[in-house]
Amino acid sequence: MKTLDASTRDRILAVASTVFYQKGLSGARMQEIADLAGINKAMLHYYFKSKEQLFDTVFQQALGQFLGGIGQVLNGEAALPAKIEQYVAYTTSALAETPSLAAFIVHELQQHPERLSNQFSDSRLINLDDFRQQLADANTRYQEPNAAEHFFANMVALCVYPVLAQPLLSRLLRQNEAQYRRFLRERAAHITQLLLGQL
Amino acid sequence: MKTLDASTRDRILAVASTVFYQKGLSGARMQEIADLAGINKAMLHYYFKSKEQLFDTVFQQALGQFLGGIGQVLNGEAALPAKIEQYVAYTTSALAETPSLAAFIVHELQQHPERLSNQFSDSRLINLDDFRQQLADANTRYQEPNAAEHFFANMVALCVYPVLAQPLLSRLLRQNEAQYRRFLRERAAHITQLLLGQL
DNA sequence: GTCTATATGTTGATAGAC
DNA sequence: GTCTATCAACATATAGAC
Repeated sequence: MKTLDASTRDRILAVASTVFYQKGLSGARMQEIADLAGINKAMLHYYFKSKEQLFDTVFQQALGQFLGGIGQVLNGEAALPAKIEQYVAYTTSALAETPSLAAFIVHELQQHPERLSNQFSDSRLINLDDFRQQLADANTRYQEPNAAEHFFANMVALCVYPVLAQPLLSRLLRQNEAQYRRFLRERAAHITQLLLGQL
Repeated sequence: MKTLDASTRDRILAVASTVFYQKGLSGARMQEIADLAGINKAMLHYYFKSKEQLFDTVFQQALGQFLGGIGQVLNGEAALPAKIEQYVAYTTSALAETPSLAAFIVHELQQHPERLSNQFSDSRLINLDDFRQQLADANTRYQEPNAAEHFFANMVALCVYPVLAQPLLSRLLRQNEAQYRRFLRERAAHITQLLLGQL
């Protein structure tokens, strides 16, 4: 299959990502995507036959980006403490670049969890076995049922939630945008320390 | 102003909540709400003049429900450890009843953060001063700038995120729906213990 | 590959009888 | 208060010229 003009197609994908991330599938408008990409609405249907298909491409790419990096860290060769630090650092910086990515995935998966099963074979999903084993080796309490799962959930929650809930949390903490950004940057060290203390 | 038939109006609100929670403002359809409420589309516009206004009513109610309970706990008279336990228990059970509530608020606030400022005066927002003071009294390290804020963010994140990200997390942890519900129930004790260990 | 013009279907909203 | 019928606006999608 010949590749169509990469430049235009890539520009569409980049623009469509930002629009879908913020407004979701149902809230996004093909007209807005076309305008931001500097092309005509008809061109969108030339490169992607329907809105659904454009969305699917964006969503799969987003999920791959979100899970891919995490998987590389968790299945890496590093020792447990270093691995935890890497995960926190990676997630923090990735979400700082694209804060709306997490909310987008959460929102769309809530309505259509099957998008996970359809497009992601088990092999592409993250394998937690290595990480679980490292936890069990570090502290016998992580041999208890679900203990390692709780640790993993804690790690993800501490990193992702404050980005996800920024509008609400920043308001509750009475911090303006700049202050909150600084707060989020501080958290990487804070979270790492908390998690290492649990080993 | 006379109250209109409460029974029908309340049924509309209840149904509209479930639909808006799951599909958001742009994804919800007035037709579906009408069908589920067992009435005609025209009736929706009789009780609420527009979709926007119906949505606003639902959203304000949702936010009040979400913040109200938290505020009562955090501004209560309990000592710090009991207060933390209360918060975790309350949030966990509230989200178990309405899992989609958190994702709904996150999604809608991401697009329209001004809904927070418009409809919620500062007085209705949660006041963290009591809680912050209790933390500082319990351990001097919470006198450091932002340390109490991090503790609060941790507490909320640990409780809310696993509900928010259920479709993704349950898949990564390879747990079916029943197993995941049990996992969430276990977390209340797990989180409380973790947080109390930080004092 | 890119455009204009248009077809087609959906949706929120209203008019008006009962 | 509740319904049926209908409108007007909008959004996705396509046809066809260049």
